[in-house]
Amino acid sequence: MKFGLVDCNNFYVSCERLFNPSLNGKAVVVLSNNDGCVVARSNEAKSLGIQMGTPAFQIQELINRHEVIVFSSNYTLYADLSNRVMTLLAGFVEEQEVYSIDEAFLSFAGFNNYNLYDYGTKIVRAVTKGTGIPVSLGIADTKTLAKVASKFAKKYPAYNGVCIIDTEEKREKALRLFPVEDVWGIGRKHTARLKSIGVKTAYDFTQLPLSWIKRHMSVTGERTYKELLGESCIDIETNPPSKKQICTSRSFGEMISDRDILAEAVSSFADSCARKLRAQKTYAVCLMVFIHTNYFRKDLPQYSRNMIIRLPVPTSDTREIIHHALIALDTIFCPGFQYKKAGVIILEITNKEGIQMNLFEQPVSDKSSKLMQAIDRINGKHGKKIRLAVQGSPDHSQWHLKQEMLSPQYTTNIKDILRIKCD
DNA sequence: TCTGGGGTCCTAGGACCC
DNA sequence: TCTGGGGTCCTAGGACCC
Repeated sequence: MKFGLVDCNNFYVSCERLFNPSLNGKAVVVLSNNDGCVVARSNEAKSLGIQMGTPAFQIQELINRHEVIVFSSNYTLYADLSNRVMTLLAGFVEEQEVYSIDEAFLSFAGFNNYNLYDYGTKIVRAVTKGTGIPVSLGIADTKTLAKVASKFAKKYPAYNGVCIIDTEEKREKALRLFPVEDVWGIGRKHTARLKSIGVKTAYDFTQLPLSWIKRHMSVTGERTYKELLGESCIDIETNPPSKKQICTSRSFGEMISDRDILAEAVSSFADSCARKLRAQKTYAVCLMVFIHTNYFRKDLPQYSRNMIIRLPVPTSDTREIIHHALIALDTIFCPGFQYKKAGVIILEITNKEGIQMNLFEQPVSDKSSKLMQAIDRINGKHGKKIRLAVQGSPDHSQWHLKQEMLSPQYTTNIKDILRIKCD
């Protein structure tokens, strides 16, 4: 049985181009939150030598000289287009794993009598035509090899977007051409160690003795090793298990000293965590709030603290979670520092069955869950209109992200949809 | 001036138990 | 001189992913 990996090409840039065709053929990059680092590049931007993850200010000169077009991240737009891609893909296979916003694994179990190259070509054409987002497809005996194949499909136009590794010869040839640092599961640390012993390609890696892998890279490294050799060790996860941890945190557009503004941010993060809990029908058992100053500013006094609170009763009620998050904040807040980042993390999560009745507190009340359902319904339909007063106004808050080059919410905001039509 | 956010899994070592 | 041993659970930290 074979696995497929579908990867959207330069996904965020492709999303921006979809609604602004004048960007085609030009160097375009998309920045992370707060316009910090480069997280997506068009091919033209890659050719200029712009690396993934580079801080934007470090390449300002390059951007100016080559008139690179820069966007802030527009996650609402990207998530919407991602859903369209995933929905189309689901029509082609029985089993699909949405692996990230721009990648999905497909299972080709039961496709023994198919010409997978033809079928793969059909998938790639349908998605590209149906959504406007170009994609590449890699097919092989394991997930790790499918990832390798997809990189070849993307890199060499002759493949027409589909690359299949289905013989020993092709597997070995592909691995000899594949840099070890690009292998799925081998990160920076292991790359450094591997390079130090002369391992450059994925093929070199597969020639190491298994004992070396076990000693230095644990069972995850062993899985990667076997998968590259063609033995499938990582299965498709069709319905991903619910999250074991939920986190919302942000760096601020500008540093914050004021407790009340920090409280607005922390309340909003807590609200976001509560929403995510309800979306997977779970309850928070225990949460953490953290705040810290700007680590990069060696010239300023530094402060960093967190606090963990066990909730009296597991809950997904926004009001409860905000209440306890603010208690934590007031315990750790120390005046006189300039804070750069804060966050709320739900560390322990339970489902309805897991809620232990507490002798002295009421368990999740019907009233609370009905209210939350109503709020989620309204916010789902009309954008996040309902919030607690302590979260402050969404329009003029000091803690919001810096997004100086944001594109319009083309697909989700009616005003922007009308604007496209008028243009 | 300016350096992302949200996750997962694995391991080593300490605490604790009988 | 001698100062158990084995099992389990928890946590912090490290590695990885997109």
